[in-house]
Amino acid sequence: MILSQTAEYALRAVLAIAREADGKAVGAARIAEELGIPANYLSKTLHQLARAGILESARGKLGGFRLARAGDRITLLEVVGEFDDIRGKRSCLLGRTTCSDHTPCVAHHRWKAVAEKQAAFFRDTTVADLLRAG
Amino acid sequence: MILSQTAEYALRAVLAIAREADGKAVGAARIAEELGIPANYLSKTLHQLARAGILESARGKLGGFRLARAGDRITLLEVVGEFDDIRGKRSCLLGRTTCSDHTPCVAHHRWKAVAEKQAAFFRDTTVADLLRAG
DNA sequence: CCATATTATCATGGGCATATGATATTAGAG
DNA sequence: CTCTAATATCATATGCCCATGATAATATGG
Repeated sequence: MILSQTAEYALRAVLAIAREADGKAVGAARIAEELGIPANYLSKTLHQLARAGILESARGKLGGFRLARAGDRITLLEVVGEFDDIRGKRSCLLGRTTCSDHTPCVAHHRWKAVAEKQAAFFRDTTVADLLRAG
Repeated sequence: MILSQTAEYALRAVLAIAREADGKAVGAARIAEELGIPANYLSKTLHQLARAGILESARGKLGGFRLARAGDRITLLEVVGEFDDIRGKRSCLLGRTTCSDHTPCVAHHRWKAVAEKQAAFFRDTTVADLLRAG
């Protein structure tokens, strides 16, 4: 898996919430069932997304989760980055902490092109982009 | 980390062994110290690479590990794939088991280009390629 | 044969991601 | 005010990756 289980859950859940036509709040339980994700586990994940300012949460009846912003202003990096370290240590294939254009490891130049392509995908793709695609 | 700790150890160790000028066997202990990797742990990892036909091992005095083939005939996919699932489930960003051009998830088309680039890197880059680069 | 260096293997434990279960808190509806 | 549905939080379990330690098996050199 390229993403951790938790990050994958988060992304799928955000997409499901974003699909809600009128921005109505969606219950965590419904999303969990719809996506086949452990309900209690998803609950924590959604809460974390809310604290990160990606979702808004409301308690009580009629409560649930909704996007905190329009889908075209939420990048995949924001969602996934909350759980996985997309940038940072991911940079060097051989795990060196000091690996740059100036002090490259033997894989640096070849790997850089791939890593940059991947980073750009998460940085530039928005939730809305994916909804349009589906 | 893009690679598991074990796969990263394996790759770094294979590169170190490949650097040995005349294909002389290198002791696991020496590599472990040289790379700062737990010796006992690396031992098992190297053994696994030997069973996979990537390294050759010899016991006793003058024993150690050496490449089983020339470095330009060992791809990174062979080394890393022994420990991490590079292809397979890695294909779908959203974790679907059935995700293809015919039955795509919403991320499929955008993600495919990135994933293919990464797959090509591991498939087409050889140990010798990296040694030349360093 | 014996001593020694090295890989091969087994047994065990720690830590983290993942998951489950139970309870507390909050807010709407009648 | 009370009931209920939903999020928020705490406590606990589990499985795997990573790591450590100890022992067995094997081969070389004297």
